[in-house]
Amino acid sequence: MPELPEAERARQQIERALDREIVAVDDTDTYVCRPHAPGEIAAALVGRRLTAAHRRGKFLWAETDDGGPDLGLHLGMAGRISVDEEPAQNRWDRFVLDFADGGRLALRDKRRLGRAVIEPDFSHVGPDAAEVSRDMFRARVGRGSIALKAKLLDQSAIAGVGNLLADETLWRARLSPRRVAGELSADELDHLRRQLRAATRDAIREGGVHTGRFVQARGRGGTCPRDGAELERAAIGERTTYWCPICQL
DNA sequence: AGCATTGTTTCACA
DNA sequence: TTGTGAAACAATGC
Repeated sequence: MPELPEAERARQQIERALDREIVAVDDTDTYVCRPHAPGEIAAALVGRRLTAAHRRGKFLWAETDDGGPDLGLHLGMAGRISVDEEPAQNRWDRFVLDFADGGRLALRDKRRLGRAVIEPDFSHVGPDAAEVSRDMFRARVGRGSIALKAKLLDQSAIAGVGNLLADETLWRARLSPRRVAGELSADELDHLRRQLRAATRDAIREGGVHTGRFVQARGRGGTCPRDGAELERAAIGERTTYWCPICQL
C-alpha cells in the first residue's frame, strides 16, 4: 500500500498521538527494530511524549520532548499506522507505543518490511517529491543513463514515488518509462514535475495511489484510459511496469 | 505449488 | 569513487 500519499496519511495519524505520555513500548520484533536490541527503543522513549510528526517521501519521524531522540518509522511494503485501535489479531502489530491515557500507536504490518528506529538517518534521502523545486527536480531527475521510471523510484534522487505512483505520473505526463533520464529536455522535466505534483495531490485527496485513473486501469491488465490501446508490460528498475505504447513517448 | 508483490538495503561490478 | 543493476529480506495473496 504505502507510497507518499499513504505515508502522509500515516503522518496525520501520528499527529493524533502527540503530547501523551508513553508508558510502555513493544520493540521485541528484532527485524522491524533492527539494528536495535529489544528494550533499547523502550528505554529511550518510556516517560517521554511525541511532540511533532514529520515526513519526507515515505520516511516518517516524530520528535520527542525534553531533547529526547527522534523516533523514525517506515511503512515498508504493507504497513500502516493505527492509533487507538484494538490490537491486531495475528501478531501484526510489529511495534507499539502504549500511552498513559490507555491509547496506543501501532505499526501494523502484515509483512515485516516496516521499520522502527531511534535517531533515523535521512542523509541519503532526496527532497520530497511533492515539494521539490523546479531547478532541483531538473538537476536530480534529469541525469544519468538509467531508465526514467527507475530514476523516479530512486529515493535518493527524489523521495516518495513508488511503483504505482511512478506509472500513474508517467502516463499523465505522456512519457515512456524507458526514456533515459539524462536525455529529457528541461521542458519535459518541468512537465513531468507538474504531473507528479498533480498525481500526488490527487492521490492524497482521494485516499491513496489506488484511486489513480491509470492505476485502476493498469491493475486489470487493461487498456489505456486515453486512447484504448493495449498496455505494454515489462520489468523496469526491477519493478513491473505498465505503459501505453501509443501516447507515452 | 509456484510466482508476484504498492519498499529498502546491500553487494557486485564497471 | 560513482552509478547502475540484481539479489536479499518477510510474509501474504492469487
